[in-house]
Amino acid sequence: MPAYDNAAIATALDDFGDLLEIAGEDRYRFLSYHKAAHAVRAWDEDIMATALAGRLTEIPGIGTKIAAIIESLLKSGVFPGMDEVTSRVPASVIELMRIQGLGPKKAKVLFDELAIASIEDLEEAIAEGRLTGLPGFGVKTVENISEGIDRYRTLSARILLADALPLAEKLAEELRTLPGVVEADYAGSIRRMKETVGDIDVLVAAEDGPAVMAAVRELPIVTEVLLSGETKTSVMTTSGRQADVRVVSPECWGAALQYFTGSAEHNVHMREIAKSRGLKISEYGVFRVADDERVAGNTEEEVYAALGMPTMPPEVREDAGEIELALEGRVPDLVTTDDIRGDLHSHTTATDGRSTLEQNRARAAELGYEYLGCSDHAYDLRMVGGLDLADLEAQWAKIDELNALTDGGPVLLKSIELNIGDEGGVDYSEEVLARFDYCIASLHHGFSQSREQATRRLLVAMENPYVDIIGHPTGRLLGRRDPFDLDMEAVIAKAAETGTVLELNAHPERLDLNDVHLRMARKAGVRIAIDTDAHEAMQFGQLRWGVATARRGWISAAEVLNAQPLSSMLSALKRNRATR
DNA sequence: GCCGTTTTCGGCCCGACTGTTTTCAGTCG
Repeated sequence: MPAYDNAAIATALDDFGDLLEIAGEDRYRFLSYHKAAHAVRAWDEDIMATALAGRLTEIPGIGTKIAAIIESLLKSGVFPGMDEVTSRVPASVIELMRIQGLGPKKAKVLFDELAIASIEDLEEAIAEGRLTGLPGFGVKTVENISEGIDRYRTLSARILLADALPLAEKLAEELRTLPGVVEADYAGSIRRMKETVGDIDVLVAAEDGPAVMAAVRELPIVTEVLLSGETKTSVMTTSGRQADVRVVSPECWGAALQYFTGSAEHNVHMREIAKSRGLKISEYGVFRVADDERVAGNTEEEVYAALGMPTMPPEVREDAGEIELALEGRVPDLVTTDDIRGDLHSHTTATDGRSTLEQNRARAAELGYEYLGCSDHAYDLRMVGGLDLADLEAQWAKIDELNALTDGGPVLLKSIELNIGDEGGVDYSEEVLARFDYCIASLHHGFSQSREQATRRLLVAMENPYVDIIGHPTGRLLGRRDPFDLDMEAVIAKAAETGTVLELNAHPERLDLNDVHLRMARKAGVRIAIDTDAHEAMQFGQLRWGVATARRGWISAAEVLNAQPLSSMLSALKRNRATR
């Protein structure tokens, strides 16, 4: 029986919606499945728990029908109605819609007329020239589809935020130097700081749009122009990534920035509210429907204010409750990098780090940190030379020595990154564990273990009174390794019960916990530690990606362990709590 | 299919670009 979590349910609903669309069903019917999918993805409780409590219809966009589908999926793995739809359109046709330029209508024509049901079928048909003469498939369209297949093959992987953001900044910078450009900035999922992004959205304010579009096509960073009109140009860049550049007149800057920052779901919800109040929002501004009078749009603040809302940070614009909050006049209080007082997870040359303790300390001092946790790998991680007792004594002596300095540097804390064994045990005896200031414990092996075993390992580890923090809890590496199959509801409940802190590992490939898990943790009252897991001193700068993800998870400074001053940080640790 | 300080029925977000359909449909974000 496949275990359905929120993401799996959402994918099933999305697929079903796609199939209904290709099958030519009513627009609002298939849209409701996509809407429900998005709501499930953003829901900060395990869908199974919600279903067991009979509260599925409390999820916005889920009524009795979709609730019944979810219940059936959870109970028996059966999607009611799926057989009927797949008898008309095979599920593999969904794949065709992943090609840029190929939507449901064309996918349906390809299937109905030529029985094309996969990208392989499509390539074959194009090679044999079977698409010529098909209504709606002219020479240019077929050419575009061919190129779309190539792009799908080579670029299906999304780009890490940490790689995309510098590119977007560079592009925006180049655009700002163009004559007539008043403002230029990146928008889209990059501005929302999503952990991975598909393409790069940059917005320009200028009076003469066509002139700017012409200049964009000639930028040195551009290798190919995919499309270009008076207000929008899509290009391939030297980095092999697609960028969409749009130009608006300067007085529309705020409305356009709001519009192109998204998310799509956030905007749809905004426009629905606008409509119910006799207003209309577009990238050009907020308009009264009655007389087409423009009432706002110069700044983002104006746009939100026109709907009676404060401006919410881009990171939370996912239609995950932020609009309802804003309608009450509130915005989530989010942690910032300035709130961070120290890093609790770092490695040195004693194991697999590339900087010394002194170098790490110097960098932490530059960042103005109050404390720095030295957490090299523990004994059982033999391949990186995990520390034995003698190594620990040596490191502690060094730490004592550095802490005796009066140069205003950060306090070094004696820590360790323990390995969680197959039964939840860790590297050292309790006697040794008690000598650390605190301990982090992480899963480092057994990625193919069952959900039961992997989850049990974490639960047992958290029962250990000396395991204060769980490091990179799900173990994912974006685009490279799937997370452990974990019952996150149980993990978070156990963290809350035992007072264990969960790490938000700030490494751009990890960002683990993710935004959804962070919201679950926050709801359960679990503290978060935002750590870089730095393996060299320069990597302390990666904290920004962790803070960005924390903000996406609605985390405030009060909920972040290492946003507290040293004394209260220490007294918040599980091992130092008065009652255990 | 969902939903309700207009509504339990009749609505359901907005606009640009492309290619081909002589006036607009399909796709995208």
